[in-house]
Formats: sequence, C-alpha cells, structure tokens
Amino acid sequence: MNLKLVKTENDSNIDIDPIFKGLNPEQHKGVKTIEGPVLIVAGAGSGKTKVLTQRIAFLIANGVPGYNILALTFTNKAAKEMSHRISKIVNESQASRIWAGTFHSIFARILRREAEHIGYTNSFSIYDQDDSLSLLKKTIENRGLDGQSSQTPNQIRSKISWAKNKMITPQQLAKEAKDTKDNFIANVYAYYEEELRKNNAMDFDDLLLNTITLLKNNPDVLEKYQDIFKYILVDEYQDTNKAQYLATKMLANKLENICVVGDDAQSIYKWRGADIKNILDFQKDYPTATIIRLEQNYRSTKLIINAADSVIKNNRHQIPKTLWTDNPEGDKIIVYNSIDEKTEAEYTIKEIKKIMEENRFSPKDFAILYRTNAQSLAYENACRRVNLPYLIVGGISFYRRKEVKDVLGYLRLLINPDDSEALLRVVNEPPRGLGATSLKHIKNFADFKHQSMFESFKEVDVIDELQSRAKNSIKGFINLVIKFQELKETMDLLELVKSYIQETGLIDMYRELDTDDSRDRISNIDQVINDLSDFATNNPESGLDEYLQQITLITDLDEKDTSQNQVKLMTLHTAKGLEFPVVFIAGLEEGLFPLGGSPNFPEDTEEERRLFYVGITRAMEKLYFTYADKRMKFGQTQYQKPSKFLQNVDKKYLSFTEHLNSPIKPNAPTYGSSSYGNSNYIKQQNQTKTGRTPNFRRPDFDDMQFKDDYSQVSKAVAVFRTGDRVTHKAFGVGRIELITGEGKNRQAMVNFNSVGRKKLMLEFAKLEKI
DNA sequence: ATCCGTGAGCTTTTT
DNA sequence: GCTCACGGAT
Repeated sequence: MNLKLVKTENDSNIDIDPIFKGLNPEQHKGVKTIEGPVLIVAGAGSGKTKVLTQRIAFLIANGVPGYNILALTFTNKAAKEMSHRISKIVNESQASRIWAGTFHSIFARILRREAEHIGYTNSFSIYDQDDSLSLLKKTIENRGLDGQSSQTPNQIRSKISWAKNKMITPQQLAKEAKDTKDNFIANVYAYYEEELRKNNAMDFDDLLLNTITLLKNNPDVLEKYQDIFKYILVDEYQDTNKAQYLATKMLANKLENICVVGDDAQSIYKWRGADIKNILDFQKDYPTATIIRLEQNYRSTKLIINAADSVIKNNRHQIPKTLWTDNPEGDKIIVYNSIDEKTEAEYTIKEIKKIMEENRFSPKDFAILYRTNAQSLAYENACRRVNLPYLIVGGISFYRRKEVKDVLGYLRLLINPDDSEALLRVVNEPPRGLGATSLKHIKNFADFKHQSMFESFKEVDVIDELQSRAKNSIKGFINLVIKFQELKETMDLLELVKSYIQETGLIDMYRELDTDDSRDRISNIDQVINDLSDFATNNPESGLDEYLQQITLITDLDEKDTSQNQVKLMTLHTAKGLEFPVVFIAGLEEGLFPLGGSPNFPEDTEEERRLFYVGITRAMEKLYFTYADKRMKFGQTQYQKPSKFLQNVDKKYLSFTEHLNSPIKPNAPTYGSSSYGNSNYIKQQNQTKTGRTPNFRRPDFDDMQFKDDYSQVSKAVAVFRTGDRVTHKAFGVGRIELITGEGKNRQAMVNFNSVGRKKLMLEFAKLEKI
C-alpha cells in the first residue's frame, strides 16, 4: 500500500499535526516511519506507549482501516489501555476495529475462525493452568505412570510448557533425552497432547503453537491473514518466545510492515520461554530495518535514572545505551533495614502516611513492589491496621475460584461436550453420589468404545458394573446438560444461562450451607452471570463459546479498577509498564530478591537484576529499598543477608536508615547469616572489594562478601557432595543424587534403599557419611 | 460418599 | 503457614 502523507487524502476528519505535537525528534520518527520494518529501542519511561498510540493514530489518519492493524501486547490491560488512548484521538469506529490484544487472545480468535484446518471444532475449550494440571495428573494416572517419577505434576507441567514454548515436540524431546527423567517427561508430554485433542481443548501454549501449525500448513490461510494484518506492531518485543517470534515473522513476511518495540534491559520473562535474542537479532531478520532509539526519560529524577544505570551495568549481556533525563536531580534512595517482614511493612506504611501528611501525595501515588505474591500479607495487615486504602493488583484471579470455575465448567460442557475436564469437574458438584469408582467404570467403557466420556454417559444402561443408583444419577445429570444444549439453539443466552445454573443445583447447595463463605460464593456466581450479560450486550454477534474462550485469558490484572485512590501492592513483574511517584521495593534479601537460593546460574541472576532495574525505573520521584534481617518462610523463621543488588547500586545514591527501637539483635546467630546486620553492611560498602577466588566461576558471587557468613552450621552442611553414601536415622542407607541450595538452604536429594528418593534439608536431616 | 486428622511439600514471577 | 492428598472412621 502506498501512503501519501498529506492531509487531503484522509477519510477521517482529524488533523495530522496534533499527532506529532510534543514529540521529540526520535519519537517523531517512530510515529512517522510506518512503511517497512522498524525497531524501536525504548528505554524505561521514554514515551514508548505514546509513540505506539500516535503511530496507530497516524496510520488511521492516513486512511489505513483499523482492521488492517494488528497490535500485539503481553497483557490485556496494555491492549485495553492502547485502544482507549487511540479512541481518544481517532474516529471511534476505526479504533474499535483494530486487532489489539495479547498474543494469546488474538491467536485464539484466529484459531476459532480456522479451527477446522487443524482438526478442532470452533467451540474448543481453552485450559488454564489448573485445568491443564488436572488433565496432566489424570493422564499420568490413566496411563499407569504414577509413582514412576520423583517429579511433581507441577514440575512436569512446567517442563512440558517450557518445551512447547521452545517449540520442541514430544518426539524431539524423546530424541534429545539425556536421562530417564527426560524420557519420562517426553512420554507424558505425548500422552498429554493426545488427551488435549480428545477433549477438543488447547492449553495456553497451544494457542501459540497451533497458530503456527495453522499458518505453516495452510498457505492460503497465511496469505489471508498477511493481507488482513497490513501493519503489525509488537510491544515488549524482548519478551517474545520462539512461537510468538515465528508467528509474527510469518504474518509480517509479505509486506514487512512490522514495528517492534522493546528494551532488552527490561526482559524479565525468560523463565516463560522469552528469548532476548529475538530483539537483539531483529536487524539480522530485517536488514533494511529502521532503528529508532528513545533514550530520553520523562518519568524519573536524575538520581533514579543514574542509580538504575549503575545497577544494569553489572550485567554482561546488555546493549550499551544511555538513558538520560531533563528532570530535576531528586532525593537519594532510602534504604531501610528492618527486623522482620512485619516491621518492614510497618515502616513502609508509616513512611507513606508521613509523606502524605508532609505534602502533595495521596494513596494512589504509592506502589509497594515485591518479588513474590506471598509477601503481600504483611502489607495488607499493616494497611488495614491504620486504615490506609490499598489494592492488591494481580494475585489469584476471580476466574480461578472454585465456584466460578464450576459454573464455567457447566457452561463449557454445553458447547464442548468432549471437554472431559469440565465434565469430571462438575459431575459431582453438587454431590450426586458419583464417586471415583463409578466414574472409573464409565471411563473404562469410554476407552473400550473409543468414545468420549460424555457419549458414554448417555449409554450408562449397558454398563453392568454400575449400581442402579449411580445410573439414575448419571441420567439425571446428562439429561440436564442435553436439555440445555438443545435450548441453546432457541433461547436467549442470558435466560438460558440463568435457568441452567439454577437447575444444576449449585446455588441451592451453597444456599443450604448458609455460611459467610457460601454467601460469598453465591455472589461470585451472580457476578459471573452479570459478567456474561455485559459481554452479551457488548458483543451481540458472539456466542457463549467466544465468551468462554476469552474469559480464560483474562487475569485479575485486567479486571480490577486501578483508578481508585489506593496504595497499590503488586509483584515486580506486574509493575512492568507502570509508573508511580513513590515506589518501595521490598524484601531485598538474598534468596528472595534475587530469588532462588544462591547458586543459580549467572543468566538467572542477570534476569533478576533486570527485574530490579524494572522496579527502580517505575519510580518518578521517590524510591525506597527495604530488607529484613529475618522473615517467615514456610512457617519458619529464616535469616538472610541483604541482597547483593543493594551493592550493585552506586553508594552515592543511597541513604541508609536503621530501625530504631531495635530490640537486641541476635549477635551470636544460630543461623549463618544474621551477623550481617545493617551497620556491618555499610562498613562493607566502603571496603575495597576482596580479590577474586580463582576457581570460582560466577563473577556475581565474587563481589559478595560471604566470608564471615558461613557459620558452623553451613560448614557442617557443606561437606556433603553428590555421590556420597549416607545414613539417616529414619530412612537408613542411601546415596546423594543431587544437591541444591546454599548455606542453610542446602538440600540433598537422597535415594534411600528402603524408601526411595527424599529431598532433605541438610541442616536438619543430620545425615552421616559412610 | 463424606468428614476429618495427619503429614508432606511447598513458592517464584503470568498468558 | 497453608494447601492438598491420603487414610481411617462413620
């Protein structure tokens, strides 16, 4: 398509000039360069979203119809935000036609349209993590593989997911398997895939994989979408995985109007298969690409930017870049060392109250960022105590609650009867006297006849093993579902759902219970129905199947109203893309942030450090780092050192505060690291670095002063090695197969002659070498 | 089939 | 500290 960049060609009645208003020269270029491949390297706070939205507005102003624009993001929220901003500048009907959404939701839409090309029906179910795990467990059990692996189903699931994200098939995995463990995974993986197909279901990873399969095997379909998506934009490109990368590449292959935006310094999803190479190699893929660098930060103070820069410099794998700002110098970062997680939270909340009284800030200007969701509890309690309004962003999603999933399960069954996951979920909810034994008989029958559970439910009369009570129960259940499957064709959607859910007996069950909890659950069920009603109003063309497909991809993040005047609590991952005048980064302790015990791989530490960088660059004016001497973990008090990341920040940007009224600190600690108090820490910041230990490979650890942290406990624990033969009081003789963790967290996987594999904390297990 | 007590294992981070 | 699976009792 040849665009003439003149106003007279517009079919929309907006002026082009306002689109460029207030943009710096690089941003201007980013908006204007709409033909051909473009890479925008956008530093934190450099106006990336502005460029993206103005760019789309510019496309539309030049006569590109909204439906020819594909804008891929990583969260629904980012997509919504983008559409919202665009609809403010351009004709709303055009704006609403833009294909803006997450990779997963856009690809789900495509797959729905083209389902028959890949052997699915268009009412396929989408399995979230819980469904997927449940299916996996059943698969392992049904194939007689339980007890054959030391790995938990969750571990297996994440390994399968990892393989899928890397586009490794079960066959390839089996071929590359290094040990029986890998072989086991490959095996389960193959079976799991079969089960998904039988269920006419896809997990999250399949949404990406199946799209690629579809585009690869159907050139006509590929061309169709290449012609629809004439202009492609990808946000957070540094976080794309192989599947996402390939899909976009295929779609962009014809016209090459692809614009990707990203910042390698903010790549934090490697664990989910993201490959930073995708952004680093963009120029190789598209040699003619225009490269645009947005390096002026409009968000933060000079001090914050410099501090962030001093942190990221510690990473070896980094594109050198200069982020700069015209903003004022700003205050130093306050570092607070607390006794435990409770005093950490109390200090934070007190500080928030103090700042609010002193000047212009209100609750919404504050964010507390932590590494793990579990850390939110102490802050919640502290906020509640002083009546400070707060909102936890993220965390467990509404759509993952039991009663909500039950309702959705019933609905899924209506449109996709092959979905045995949904079937088994709801068949005995409310209790219908259908336990494991009865269902096992039906399952056997279904396998024997090579048909779905649902089909077999219809034929219970011929299954001799079943008690007549169970038979009647099943007939009642199946008739209910069939009745509403038929009514679905004629009845109004909302009415249908209301009476269906009523007749399932779910609501009655909770009504009879009549507890606070059950009343909550009823109101949640009501909320699902309201939600569905909203969807039906907003999408009159769509049916129940589309609702269900989209709902699975919605997270709590997208649902909550974040515009209220509340302090926001969230993980560092969730905070990406957001900004706040005052930011607290909590739990800066070894083993928590960076997470994962000490001896992880340098790449992992680099990713954690990028996460720290993301956290720092969320702050506009004021920034705090807090860490605790001890903290409850797994119900036990754990002592830990301050995070090495604190030492990554140039000292001149920090201002230290110690907890006042501190009770006597344990100065002869039981555990390895609590001697590492605050005053010690400051001293060490001033010391010159100790020399490198020549045989120690990880540079990150050379910089740490671990020396006096190893107590006797750690020493005692450190003598064990892989391969050692040991005895245990209860389990007898065994051999150490694997050692993980460091210091007091050091754990050993021991294979005992009597009881098989056990994972033991070396500190407590009292093993003896033989 | 359901209720309850016990114990093991657990946590990253998200679509 | 919390959840989930398992086993025994009802």
